[in-house]
Amino acid sequence: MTELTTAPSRPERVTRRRAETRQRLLDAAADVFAEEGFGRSTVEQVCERAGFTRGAFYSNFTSLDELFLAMWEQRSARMLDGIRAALADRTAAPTPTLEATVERVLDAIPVDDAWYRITAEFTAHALRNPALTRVVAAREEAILHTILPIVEDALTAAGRRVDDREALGRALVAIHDGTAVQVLVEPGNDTVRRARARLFVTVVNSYSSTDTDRR
Amino acid sequence: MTELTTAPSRPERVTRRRAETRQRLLDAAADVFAEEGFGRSTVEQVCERAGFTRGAFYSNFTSLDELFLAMWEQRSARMLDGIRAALADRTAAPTPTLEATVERVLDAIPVDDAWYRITAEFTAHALRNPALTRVVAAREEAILHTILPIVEDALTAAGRRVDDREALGRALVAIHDGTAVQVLVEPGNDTVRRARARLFVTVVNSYSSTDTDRR
DNA sequence: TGTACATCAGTGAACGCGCGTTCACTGATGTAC
DNA sequence: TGTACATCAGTGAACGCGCGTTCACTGATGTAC
Repeated sequence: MTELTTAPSRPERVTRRRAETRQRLLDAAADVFAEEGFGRSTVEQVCERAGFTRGAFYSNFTSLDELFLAMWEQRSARMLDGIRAALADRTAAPTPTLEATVERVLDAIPVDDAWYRITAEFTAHALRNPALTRVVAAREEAILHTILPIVEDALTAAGRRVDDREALGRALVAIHDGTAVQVLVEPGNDTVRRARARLFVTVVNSYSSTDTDRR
Repeated sequence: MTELTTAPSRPERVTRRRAETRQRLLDAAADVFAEEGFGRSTVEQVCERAGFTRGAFYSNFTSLDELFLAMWEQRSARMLDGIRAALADRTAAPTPTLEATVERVLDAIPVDDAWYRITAEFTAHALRNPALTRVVAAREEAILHTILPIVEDALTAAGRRVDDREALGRALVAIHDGTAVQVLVEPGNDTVRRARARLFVTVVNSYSSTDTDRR
């Protein structure tokens, strides 16, 4: 997210154009990678899409790998912000049912074809490199920290309590990843979407107990 | 699996060498794709790995895409056979617990780094092409048909019954896919493996009911 | 606010390599008798 | 079983294109006065 360069007292000189160019390259990369696949994408394609010559690319990045990582981190962060924003508004219902909360969370998480392709390839790519693997793991954790509190609130309102936060967290992420593919593979199929919600509710219930259970 | 050519009365002439060459190319492709990623792999790399010149490739396949599909189908089928074989031997215990059955099924399903990368990229790739998307969907269904009977047997032995086979099937596939990544991202972590088994058991239980429930 | 100057960001041409793709050819593999 | 012949499978050289990467350059953007 933040740049890793040593921070000067004032922002560096001639920064506006640079930032715009960089951003246009990042956006072009997302499009091209989604369409062609990361491995099939070329510096030339990304630059053409962004409306630059290849020199501009080398003035901003050292390799496609670096661009891929930067783009993925930016988009991931943006997606998380979106989810947070969508979930921040808790005025929806005073004591929502668990079902309603799950629906709300699922609506806030976009299941998007292009982004799925990018993330799937990034994960596969990351598994070849320990540093990148940690980046993926950290992102999963961040997703958890965003979603868990909301789910816990809903459980509390329903008089239930989470037994093992970590286990529930892992389970939710796994279910999200696994069902997202299914939704994409059968786009029109509403049964799949409903099965997804049901699975979430089931697991949240199984990984929590009523206060009376605990006596 | 089976060739789509019109079947001649006898097998075609000079078939032995051809089949071996083809197989060596398929095996080399699996290695190279796993190491480099599908998109980054070249005809040259695959041929070098297999010990052939590029001409041999064009004598057997028309494109890397075709080779990728053929390799993926062969490996998928082989993996399914392996699972079937491992599960066929039901002498293990007369009335196994559900937990034991889940453990057995999970042990039979290899969670393998290289294969995960290949499948993740294939799925991403397939989502760009309706025909390939159907191939992926069909494979998921085949996995289901292999696993569900075993799970149902164990449930029956435990005096339980599946309410909705399709829903349970989808849930199991989703959980498998989702947790497989987690196992790979944190290879040493045994908590992850156990969480995986627990999630399976939980879901199987939630999607079935005891015979007394039904009265 | 205006001008002269310094520095930076992106241009576009150039180079060369790796690889996809083709094809005439040779040695391997099968068939017929 | 052996030999002559036909066909097939893989070889290896050749061609050319696309692209990665570099770099001298120019016009854009900022600074100083």
